[in-house]
Amino acid sequence: MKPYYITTAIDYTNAAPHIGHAYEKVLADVMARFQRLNGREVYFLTGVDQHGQKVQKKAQEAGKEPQQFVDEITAHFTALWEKLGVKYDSFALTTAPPHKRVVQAILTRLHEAGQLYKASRRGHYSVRQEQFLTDKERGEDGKFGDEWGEVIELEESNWYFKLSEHVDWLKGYIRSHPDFIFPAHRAHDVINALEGSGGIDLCISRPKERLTWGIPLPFDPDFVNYVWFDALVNYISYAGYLADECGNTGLPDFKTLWPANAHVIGKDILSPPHAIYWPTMLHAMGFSDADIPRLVVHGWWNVKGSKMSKSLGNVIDPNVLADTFTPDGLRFYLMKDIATGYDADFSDERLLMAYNKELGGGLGNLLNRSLNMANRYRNGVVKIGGHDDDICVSLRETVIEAYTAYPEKMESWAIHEGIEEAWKIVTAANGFIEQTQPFKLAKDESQAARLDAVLHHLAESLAHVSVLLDPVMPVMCGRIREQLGWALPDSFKLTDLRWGLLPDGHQLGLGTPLFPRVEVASEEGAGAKARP
RNA sequence: GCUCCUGUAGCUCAAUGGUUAGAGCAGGGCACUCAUAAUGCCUUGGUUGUCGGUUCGAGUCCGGCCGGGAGCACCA
Repeated sequence: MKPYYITTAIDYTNAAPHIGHAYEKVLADVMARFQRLNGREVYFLTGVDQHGQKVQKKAQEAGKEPQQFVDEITAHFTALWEKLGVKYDSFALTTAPPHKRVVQAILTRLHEAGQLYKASRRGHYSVRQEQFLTDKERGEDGKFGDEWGEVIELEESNWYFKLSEHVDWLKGYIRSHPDFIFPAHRAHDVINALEGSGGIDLCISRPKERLTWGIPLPFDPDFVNYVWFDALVNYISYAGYLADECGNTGLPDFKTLWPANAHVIGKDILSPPHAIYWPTMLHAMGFSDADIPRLVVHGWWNVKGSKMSKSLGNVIDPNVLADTFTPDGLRFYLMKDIATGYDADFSDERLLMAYNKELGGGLGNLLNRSLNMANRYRNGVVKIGGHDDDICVSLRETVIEAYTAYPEKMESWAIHEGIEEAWKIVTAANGFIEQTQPFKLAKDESQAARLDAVLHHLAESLAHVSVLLDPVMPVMCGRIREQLGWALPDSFKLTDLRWGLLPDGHQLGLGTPLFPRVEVASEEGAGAKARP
């Protein structure tokens, strides 16, 4: 089976990352880890988009060279991924020479194939903002607002990609490939956008007088390549496309890696860039239908019902949350409280609840009480096979049902349902303790065998939980296993899960609270700590 | 303006056209003591936005209205 190739959007390096960036990368990371755990080779690519007008402007304002400016912002991103445990195989930088060479090679090929042409168009241009304006920039009265300053009509030459030649193919492709976009309902919007269009091509250049911070067009030095074309190509340039021709080394073998199994993106960049520009670009480059990648479109985290935006001042900083609730605590919340593809509401209160009640009270406390009793009554030694009863059978069935249902849920991006499956074990095990009351069994010598069985069932159940939740909480699940005195065997796969991970006579470790309770001072929930 | 999605418990969401619309969390009560003031059991809570239609039967299908959201190709 070919490697599972997963990418994320590459983030625009004009500001520091917020919770939305973090969500997307964690989502992709969880899927990558799940696939690995499922025994599949994985190539996980993320990165940053460092080109573009905004970057050039911001760098100027900061009095810095663009490269220095983007390097600094990029460091914020990579530091956050390090902190959150986002473990990628490669990190795309659009200013990196190997990437630039591939972009130029593609442009050359398309140019030679007659897919690009130069044309002149008139438009409204804001002198102050140094950009062309579209009808969307018009106010209610149909005029351009004061924020644009002086607006003049200007004619400008640019290079265009003959996107319109591929639209009919794209419509057919989308209709005949319901898997192309997940969730499927978003394909409607794309088809709709295509229907309403009138053969407009894609502008892929900016004159050098206006924008220098970009990749020069190899066939016309007066222009640089503009944004989407350059950015989208990262998905193939970093996968080894045209590596030989461009003299790029150290990259994967493109033929075995492509197509991407998942381009994980936000709904804001589905149409037009990923659903229209990207497949038509690939098609123009000669990619077949079988080599069109799949799009996984996630929703947004709103804040109290409204969009997160700098102007509203409600931007959530993932760094602070990870400090308060641990990186894995944040990952857990981000994966559990949203259904992939849909929006969710970010809530300090729910995050606090997820951490304290579910992770602390549910999972952490289960581990702690189980280990405490095992150590107190049996010096942490697991003894198997001396006793069995219906209550034990029932717990075993829950575990088996959970790890049976789990892979399907995860495979179909229903991460929150995968977590739910694992959580059935946590809930059942806590109930199991109430039913069996090992602390009472310990007082009765005649119940010794039953106590052994109970303690064994708890430890074994926790070992399973530590595997199932590993993609979501890699650090904490590692700690669970440490406390259990158990490590994942080499090349352990999900399909290796079975009742009986812990051997007879296994020595458990000592328990320490995994998720120490987070106390909040005010009634504003976690806000007090999360946003000082 | 055009197109599409959506409206179910305080919150997040389930319910192939088929019993009395369910779960988790939050709220309330009780129990327990191994544990991180944890856990378990019980429980409150609904005119499924609204008006009509189709049907033996509608949360589900159709239409109107009201509310929420999204998309509509040089905008990253």
